[in-house]
Amino acid sequence: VSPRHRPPTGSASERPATHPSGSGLRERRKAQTRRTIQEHALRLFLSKGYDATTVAEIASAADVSHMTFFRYFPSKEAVVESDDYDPLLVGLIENRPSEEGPLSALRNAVADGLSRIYATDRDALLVRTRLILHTPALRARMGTNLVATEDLFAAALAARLHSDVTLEIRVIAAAALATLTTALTAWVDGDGLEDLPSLVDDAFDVLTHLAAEG
Amino acid sequence: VSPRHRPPTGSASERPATHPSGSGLRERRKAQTRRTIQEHALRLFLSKGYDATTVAEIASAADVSHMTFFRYFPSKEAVVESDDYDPLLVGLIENRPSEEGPLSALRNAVADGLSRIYATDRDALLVRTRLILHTPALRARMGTNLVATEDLFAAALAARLHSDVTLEIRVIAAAALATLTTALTAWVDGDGLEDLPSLVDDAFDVLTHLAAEG
Amino acid sequence: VSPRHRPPTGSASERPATHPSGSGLRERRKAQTRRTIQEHALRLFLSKGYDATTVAEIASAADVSHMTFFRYFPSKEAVVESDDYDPLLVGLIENRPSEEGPLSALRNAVADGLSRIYATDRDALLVRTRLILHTPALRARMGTNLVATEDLFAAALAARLHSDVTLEIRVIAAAALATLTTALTAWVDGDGLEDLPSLVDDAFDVLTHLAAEG
Amino acid sequence: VSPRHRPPTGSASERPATHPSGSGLRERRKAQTRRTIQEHALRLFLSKGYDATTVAEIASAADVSHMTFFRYFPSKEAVVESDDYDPLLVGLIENRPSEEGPLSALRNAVADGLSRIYATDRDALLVRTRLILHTPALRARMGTNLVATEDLFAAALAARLHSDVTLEIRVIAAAALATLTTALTAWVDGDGLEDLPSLVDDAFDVLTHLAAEG
DNA sequence: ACATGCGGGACTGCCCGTTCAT
DNA sequence: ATGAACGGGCAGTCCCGCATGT
Repeated sequence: VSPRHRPPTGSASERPATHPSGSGLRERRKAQTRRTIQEHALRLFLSKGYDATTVAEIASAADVSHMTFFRYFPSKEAVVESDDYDPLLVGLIENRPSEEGPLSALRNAVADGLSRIYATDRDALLVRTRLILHTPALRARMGTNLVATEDLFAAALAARLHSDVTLEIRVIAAAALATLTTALTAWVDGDGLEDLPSLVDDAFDVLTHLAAEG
Repeated sequence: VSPRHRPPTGSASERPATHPSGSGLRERRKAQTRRTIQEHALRLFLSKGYDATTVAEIASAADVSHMTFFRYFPSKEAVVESDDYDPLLVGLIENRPSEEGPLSALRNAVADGLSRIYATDRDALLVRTRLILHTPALRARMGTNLVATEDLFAAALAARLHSDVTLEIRVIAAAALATLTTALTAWVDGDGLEDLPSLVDDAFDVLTHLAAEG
Repeated sequence: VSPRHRPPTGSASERPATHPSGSGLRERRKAQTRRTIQEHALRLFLSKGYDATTVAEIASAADVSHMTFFRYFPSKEAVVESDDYDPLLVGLIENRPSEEGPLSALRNAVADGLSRIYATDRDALLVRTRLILHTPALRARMGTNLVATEDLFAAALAARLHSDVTLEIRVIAAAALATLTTALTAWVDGDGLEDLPSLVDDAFDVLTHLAAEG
Repeated sequence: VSPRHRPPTGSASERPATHPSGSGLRERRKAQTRRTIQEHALRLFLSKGYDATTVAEIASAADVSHMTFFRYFPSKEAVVESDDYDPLLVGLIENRPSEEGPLSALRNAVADGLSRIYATDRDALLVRTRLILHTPALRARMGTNLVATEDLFAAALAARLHSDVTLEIRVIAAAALATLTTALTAWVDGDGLEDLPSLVDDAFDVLTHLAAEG
């Protein structure tokens, strides 16, 4: 969650409007390079540890120059943190039926988005989350990233309600994100043996029943 | 919230067994020194900025040696992060009447603890929170500290229920802490003009009514 | 011992379902490529030294691209460390007759596996072990790899006993692996002139008679 | 286990023979400085993580210069690895009654030495061991350090037997050290809640009964 | 007075991240 | 878009001037 760097897809003005995103040969090559770099990086982090792996090694493994690495990722940390989940989730939140309350919309959007991610990127998600939780340098940045994601969620909820970002909306976004993070933490603590969507579902059950339980 | 450093309370052998912790002259002097250092540090941070203030300046302002500073705080960051709120809150959580549910216990303990803190340390709390939120080096450490506090809250709730730390307990602790943090952030963003206990109360109202709002 | 990288066996969709793993033409070609790269790498390491040999040289000697090298090995170190002995040994341990005690099963599995390896890969094993013991960058990684192998051994023993991984099982696995490593070290120190299976046998004799010797 | 750096106590030849080690004011001050540096370093490693802590911070916390740090410890890693246990244990091994077999002598010496260490340095030992096992940079060096300790143990056993260092002696030393390491690992995995001497005792019980269990 | 440890500043080498020229 | 060169930070080293215990 929370990518802070738009990869070189060409700025919106250059991209011919006739082609949907990801069609051009160049774009596909770039996405491929990006994936290649990330895969090699995660494999090396897993094998040697995050700090012990240098950017030069990653670049050499992915057969690109030191510089090209930084063209695709603004920092070494970003290669672990980077995903495209935030815009996906924001889109899902905004497209939820308008009769759903804020928390239901958030929960359903997260469940929906996560099931897609889980189906295709399960292993990468596990490795990345484990690294983020176990590496001091990354865990430190997590706080900042979560705040950014929280702001996005709050803004998406406010848009649904045609409202400003109130304290109420911020609390809902913060609580939901804390719930999601708790489920993710439990998942990696169990070495990924449990089913993440179920954990997330259980966690949100707790949240939605808070009033009753008191 | 979340001190990670036990100040020099004197080893068990020095402490007179007849007096409960905190009574002896030595202990009071040490607590006084600690407070003095922290006050001077916050004053200097406020006037010169965090990064521009060196440990040597703080020590000389508090009229102690560089070494004594580090006997009370493990690092320059700790002087801002360190407070005794965690044990206070944990104690309040555990002493809530046993018929209260986990969230009610947490909310009431936080409201109670915060009203005490607010009455005596309002200005220091505002300065410290503002520094933590606005100083990169401190904001980075915030994530780790929040996780530690969350674990303490979860453990306190588990103790109340004579239970292990389950996913449910962790979700409640995480959501409550996220709620508290949201209120604190709103308070600082409003420059401390609003009433913090009211903000916290409003925020917890949102959390406890989540099921209804959906 | 202890490969940490699954070579490209082809994704599930490419592999013809009719053939068990290892039979298809593609798989055989890939295993062949992998072996070719490793052989050229070891030859170059032996003649020029590990550090003085670059990945580019290995790739060009094996007549593959730089990128292909990293598709088969995650790093330059892995080309020395990587072998398929761990799964072989784990399989042998689990298939030992169930009346054998843990240490006997381990010892017999190791003796069996090693005699096969020794018959076909003796020279490569000698070169690789010598490199690992004499190259600082590789010796450093040895510790981590041994821990991983130890965990696999312990898990295999636990599976045989339908038990959890207890302290007892871990001690047996650790002691057996230390014994094996000692024999390997003695073998390399004697420049491979002595017979490795005999050394291993002698070493395990010492281990199994520890109670008597006191 | 396994210190590699003698702090500046003055070499044995320079030190006036009339004074027992540690008598002069200078020596005591140096030992004190060394302890101070180590304590601050461990506290900072615990609070911020090993890699995120710089030598400059440690030095500043201990109120010494960057340079003085390196006078006392040859590297940042050494401040975690360094202890005086190896000579202690070697001495205990050599002074065991000569009728004890090699393994009994090793086991009793380790149990004896460990109980002393445990009584006075339990917390530091826990922190240091945890750091070594959980920090890639330190875990990597562990292998090398263990080999060095193993050689010392083997040499001490050989001296007791007025023998050369044979394969048998090396196997015994390696197995005993693997056993000790397994107990230490189990100890930190349990967060230090169990009793280390008991764990070590249990682990050696397994080792001495290997022949019977087979 | 002498020896020795300590601090300051500068230097190497490695690594992250950026800029510039092509 | 790539390569080469650069700035900044950190680990680790060296030399020299200074203070302190013996």
